[in-house]
Amino acid sequence: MVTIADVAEEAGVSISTVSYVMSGKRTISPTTRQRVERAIATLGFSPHAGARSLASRSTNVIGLQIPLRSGVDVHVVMEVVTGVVAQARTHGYDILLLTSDDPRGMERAAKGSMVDALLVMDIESDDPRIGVLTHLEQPTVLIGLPEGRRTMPCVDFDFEEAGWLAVDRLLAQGHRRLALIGSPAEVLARHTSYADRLARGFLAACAAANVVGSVHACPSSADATAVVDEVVAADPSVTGFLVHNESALPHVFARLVETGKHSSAKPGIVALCPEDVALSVPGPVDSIAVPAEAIGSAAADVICDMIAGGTPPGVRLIAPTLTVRTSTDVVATKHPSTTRAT
Amino acid sequence: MVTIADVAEEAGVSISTVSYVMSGKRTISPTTRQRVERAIATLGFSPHAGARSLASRSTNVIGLQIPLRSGVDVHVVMEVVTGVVAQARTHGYDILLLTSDDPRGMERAAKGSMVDALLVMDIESDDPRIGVLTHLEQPTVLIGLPEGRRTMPCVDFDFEEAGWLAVDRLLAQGHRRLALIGSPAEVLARHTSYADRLARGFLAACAAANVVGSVHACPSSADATAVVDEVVAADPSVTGFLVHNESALPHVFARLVETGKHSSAKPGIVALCPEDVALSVPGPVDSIAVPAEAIGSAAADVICDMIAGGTPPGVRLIAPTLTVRTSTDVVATKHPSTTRAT
DNA sequence: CTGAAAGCGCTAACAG
DNA sequence: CTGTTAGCGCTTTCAG
Repeated sequence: MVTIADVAEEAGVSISTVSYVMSGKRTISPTTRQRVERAIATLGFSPHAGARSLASRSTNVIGLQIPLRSGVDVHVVMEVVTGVVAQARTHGYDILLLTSDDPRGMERAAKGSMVDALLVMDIESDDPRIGVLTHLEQPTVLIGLPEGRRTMPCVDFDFEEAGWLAVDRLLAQGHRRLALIGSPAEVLARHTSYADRLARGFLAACAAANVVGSVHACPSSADATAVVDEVVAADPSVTGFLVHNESALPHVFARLVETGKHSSAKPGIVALCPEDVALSVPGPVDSIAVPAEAIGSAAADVICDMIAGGTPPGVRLIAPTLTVRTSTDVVATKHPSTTRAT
Repeated sequence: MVTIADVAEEAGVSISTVSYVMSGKRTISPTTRQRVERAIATLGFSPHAGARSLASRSTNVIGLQIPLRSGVDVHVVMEVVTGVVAQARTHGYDILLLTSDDPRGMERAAKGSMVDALLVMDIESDDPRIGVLTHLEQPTVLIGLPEGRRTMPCVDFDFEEAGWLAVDRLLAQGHRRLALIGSPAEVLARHTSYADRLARGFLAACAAANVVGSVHACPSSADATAVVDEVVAADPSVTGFLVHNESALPHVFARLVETGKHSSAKPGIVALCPEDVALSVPGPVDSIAVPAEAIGSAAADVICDMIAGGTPPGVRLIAPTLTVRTSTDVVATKHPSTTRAT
């Protein structure tokens, strides 16, 4: 292995000079800089990460806890991860993968000084992990939005506002009885933050408009068809559907087309999912995009800023946008009314 | 931060004793062991990973490169990752996430001694990364199977055999003209290892049985329907379909049901995908499971063994299993004939 | 503008 | 069975 001492010798300078060339923390004469850089290149030197973290007390690694639970939308998770990894790299950070299967993992990584900070996905409304995280030295950012006191920064999509926006659209289409076909029962049962907030926005918007709205768990499988049938059977006058379940969407879509509840001429669906998922359905659907990759990169930005000593930024929610489709072409996009406070 | 010296003092022993209690590398009297363990617990000590890696020249971290490219089946990726992470943890390893977006990442991680080994997914038949990997000090395992010389261990599902097995099944159902509805064009174009091998097995089996088989790229979207129509238009006598595209599967399924090419009574499809994907289709399909999680844990086992100094195990392919379904109940499973050599 | 040297926290000889 | 100590490779004072 080639060390900084080898480089120093090759360049005919001291070890500290090599170090300062790399960090840029003091001014170096152009000549020595060049010699050092050449030496680094010819020897193919890369500093030892462990030695560096020992001396500098920072690792340039961020721990990311991802959900590996049943019921999560795997596309969304992957896109968030993509956003986090890519953006963290632009700040010079790597990602240590931690999972919800291993709840102690974050503590391990933090207390072992493996990471400079933690990013936690799949937050529940009253998440037990938050207590643990508060006692760690490393800054933490949540991807999600728990209830109650916000003891740490949160980044997420504004699911609550998305609920309002979807209801707006369905009302504008003339629907007066609405149903939210949502996440699988297990996701709702553990009060996953996004599911709770979407339902809250949806129901509040329905109440505000004085229309009936109901919320239904939906499995991520072909059984989604049965859920649609049950909802319709229970109240045949339901005509407007907000669908928030990536795997169920094609089945719900198919069933609603079959039963004449959705068509190009008479759209009865607003889908809440990543853009590519909405486009993969065999026909046009209005949709509110879950900007999963953007959430990931925003979270990475926030946490890198905190590592750099920035002030914790509180809550940051990305606003939803509605995309209206009649054919596969986009007809219009609509942002939430700016008159209502977030 | 609490260090090993604090623990030693608290326990009234030397630093090295604490170290040896943790590593178990020499015998410790029960009494001192207890005192040390108590001290560790009361102080909440975790050894500093960087210091450890500096002194021991090992990190207990494995680098995992995952594909973030268009066209990959996101369920499969997630399941492989799940398997790798879970199994690596049982061996005491954490995972550093590297992505195909950052091709130099593996080299960075390796040369910076951030990882003890590398695991590489999404291998292409003639993969340019292999050259780089060969020159690294850390052991590497491929999840996939490149063509040509095997310069490093490979773990994968036996996609080639899966092609044979699918053809067996379709032939047994009486089909004589077969089509493989495969990965998106970009995946085929870059000669992703699994796609190449599946096509090879499929075509070889067709040739061996003297039946016509054709291979078709298929987008992961509703446009999959059009692909089915084109295949049928080009040769209306095609009746047996092997579908290897998780996102396209529901659409292909729907279209083949509509056109009467698939039903419970007359199955025309074999799906190659994770079990849960096959089950999410609205009706029974015969399927060959892609055991993605098992691939991940097998790969983790192999690489942990190599880190521990084990002999590189060459190629390890997991055999396919066919599951026949008529209702949602499983009717039978079939393994490949053991008479044919792998 | 550059060097020398003191650690960072841990492991693993070496020495009892 | 346990303690002492020399590094591991780097960052960062302190001293020129």
